[in-house]
Amino acid sequence: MVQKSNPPEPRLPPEGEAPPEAKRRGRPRGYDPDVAVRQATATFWDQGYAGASLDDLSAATGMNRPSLYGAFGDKQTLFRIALDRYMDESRATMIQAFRAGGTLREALARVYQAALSRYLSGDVGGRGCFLVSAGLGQAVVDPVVRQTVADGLHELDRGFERLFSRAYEHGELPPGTDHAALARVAGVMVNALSVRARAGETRQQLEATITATVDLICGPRVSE
Amino acid sequence: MVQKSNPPEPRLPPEGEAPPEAKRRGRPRGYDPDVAVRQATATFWDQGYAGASLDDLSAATGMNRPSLYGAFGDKQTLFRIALDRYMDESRATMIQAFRAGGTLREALARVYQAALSRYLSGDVGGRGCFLVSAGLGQAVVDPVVRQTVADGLHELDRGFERLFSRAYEHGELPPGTDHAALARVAGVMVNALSVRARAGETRQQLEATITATVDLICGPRVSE
DNA sequence: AGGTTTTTATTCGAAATGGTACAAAAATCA
DNA sequence: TGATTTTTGTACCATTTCGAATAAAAACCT
Repeated sequence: MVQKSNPPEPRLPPEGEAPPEAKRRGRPRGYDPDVAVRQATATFWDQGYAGASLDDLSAATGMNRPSLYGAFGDKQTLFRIALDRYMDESRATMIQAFRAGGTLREALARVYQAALSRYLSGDVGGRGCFLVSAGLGQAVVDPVVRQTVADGLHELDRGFERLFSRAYEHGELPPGTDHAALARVAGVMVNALSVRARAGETRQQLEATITATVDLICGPRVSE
Repeated sequence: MVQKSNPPEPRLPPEGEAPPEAKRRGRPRGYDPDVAVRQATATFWDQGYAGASLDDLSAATGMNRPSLYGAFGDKQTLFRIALDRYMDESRATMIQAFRAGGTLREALARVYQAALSRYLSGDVGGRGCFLVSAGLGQAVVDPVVRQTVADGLHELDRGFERLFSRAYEHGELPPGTDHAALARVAGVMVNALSVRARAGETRQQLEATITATVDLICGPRVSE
């Protein structure tokens, strides 16, 4: 019987989480799966799914195509892995920014700055948010990606909702304020930063936009 | 000497602007260049530059590949044409929305609604803004596209600047308001709508976001 | 050392892709 | 009608692309 040969199960962490230095059996890998995914992610990030050929990915990771396939499965699977990993990283830093306390103004600025420095990373200029720059393109074609991206945005929105809800309860917003509406505006603004970063705006411009947004939401900073 | 055979000059309007029914010489075209570009635009819009194959474009326009090439030049040229045409159309409706008068609140709502209905058009669900959804991907690779997209965003920003500047002068904003900062926030919010539309949010959700934004900028609507 | 296991490197192949050559088709002009 | 002009349709070509088959390489185990 002819096997249909589905994309192999990617098995990223050979075991555990920390350095699994437990003597692996065969020939040792010539690459670090973690950095390889990171490099593949960068390639997709810059060039998009369709724009990134397997040769591009191969060059970026230093792995040849059979190794790529063996390690991560086909291109679609690799993209999903890249997306998941991006989300994990992004979630981690965002949660930190949300939770670090301080005034609403401080928290907002922290969150925007965290997003921005991610969006401006990379050596081809601003890349924006992976979800937006690469994810939304592939979402049209891959339902898994579509769902993951939607979840990611929703998660972000929830973060802002909680932030504004707490701020409201702590009296940081005038009584009667529609804090849910404020949270929505604050949340989508992150996506706007992604677009503008990708469009080549400078950090200065983007930070001015952040300041303007924060001032609009929290009221302009009063000096002394 | 071997000719390098550059992409042919696309000659869209055979002459004039209105129906150029001036008896063309050879076999008549089997397509309308204007709707063909529109269909090609839709394909790029949904699938991006790299994701749209010439076969896709051929199917969408009903033209076979040689006709496509003869009429518009190579794929890159066709994309630039699609981008230019999108900008022209978009500019036209946006200028209308900006100029139609009324209060700042009304003008803002009109502009956002105009953008939104464009972003939600199409049969694959929300497509967002062509500049953002397709343009920014190709901008990495094609400097002409990069410049055009940057110009488009800048033009949008200018529209908001003028709107807010006028509103300020007419006393629609509290004295001392940093109307330039407000204009920047209002402008990038259009891009946020594009992202969220593409991510599959419903018209209701997006309109709620618009309302929240307008209320934040103009102050909540006072009933009677 | 010999066997086992896993990864790497070379190579291949089928399909898709962007682009083109060329003749047939469909109109006008003389 | 026949010549001319322009567009269309078929077929073709070179390259790229994704994926896989296969054997060599590099480690461990006994």
